[in-house]
Amino acid sequence: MDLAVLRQQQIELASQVCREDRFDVESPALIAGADVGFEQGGDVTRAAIVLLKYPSLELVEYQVARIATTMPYIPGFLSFREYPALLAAWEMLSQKPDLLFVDGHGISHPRRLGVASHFGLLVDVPTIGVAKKRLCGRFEAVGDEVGDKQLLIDKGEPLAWVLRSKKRCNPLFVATGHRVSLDTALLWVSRCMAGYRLPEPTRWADAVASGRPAFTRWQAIQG
DNA sequence: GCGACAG
DNA sequence: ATCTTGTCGC
Repeated sequence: MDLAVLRQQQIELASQVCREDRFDVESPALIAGADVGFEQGGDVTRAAIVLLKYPSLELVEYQVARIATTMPYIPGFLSFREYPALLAAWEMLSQKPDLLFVDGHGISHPRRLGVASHFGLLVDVPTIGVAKKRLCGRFEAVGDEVGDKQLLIDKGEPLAWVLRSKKRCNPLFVATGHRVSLDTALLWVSRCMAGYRLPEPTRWADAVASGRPAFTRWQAIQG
């Protein structure tokens, strides 16, 4: 693992990321959420991808892939740690989504290639980055009301919307992943909110990846 | 040199 | 991210 090499690779890939809307989402549509977790002290990487119907936002499919972890966590290089498991889960899907929400940053990254952008480029799918913490850039204080937002700016470049998705909760960082503009990313995240801090695709992916009670209950009710 | 640092 | 109980606030 040579960080200088990976860094150069990021710069090359970032130049291929599409920041415009290059996708068509009919209604009804299929929206996916992806999240990654770790087991056994980090030796095993577990990726979950869920498919939700839009606009009902009901869960219609989920896949989980478990593979050996290949890289440590290094801020700025998260995608190299997570994409192999994400690819495995992606290939298990019976149908591909029109749009994918990835847990982590999109272009709001020091070299403009967060995991959402990197993975979107790899499988050529429209992606949106939904992160819970800032990685780079600055932003003004966000208002307290749901829907209040501020632009995240790094080196003069607007890279993400910092969104108050729920009252009294820390804001979310919503950015272009690949083939989705910044404003359209915010629009779709808003459309997929159901009263929680995280949009439904991300929330379900997290529930599945971490075996949360919400998912366990859903499993028991299903066939 | 010092602080910051997705998951 | 993950390991974990109680606890504060709506």
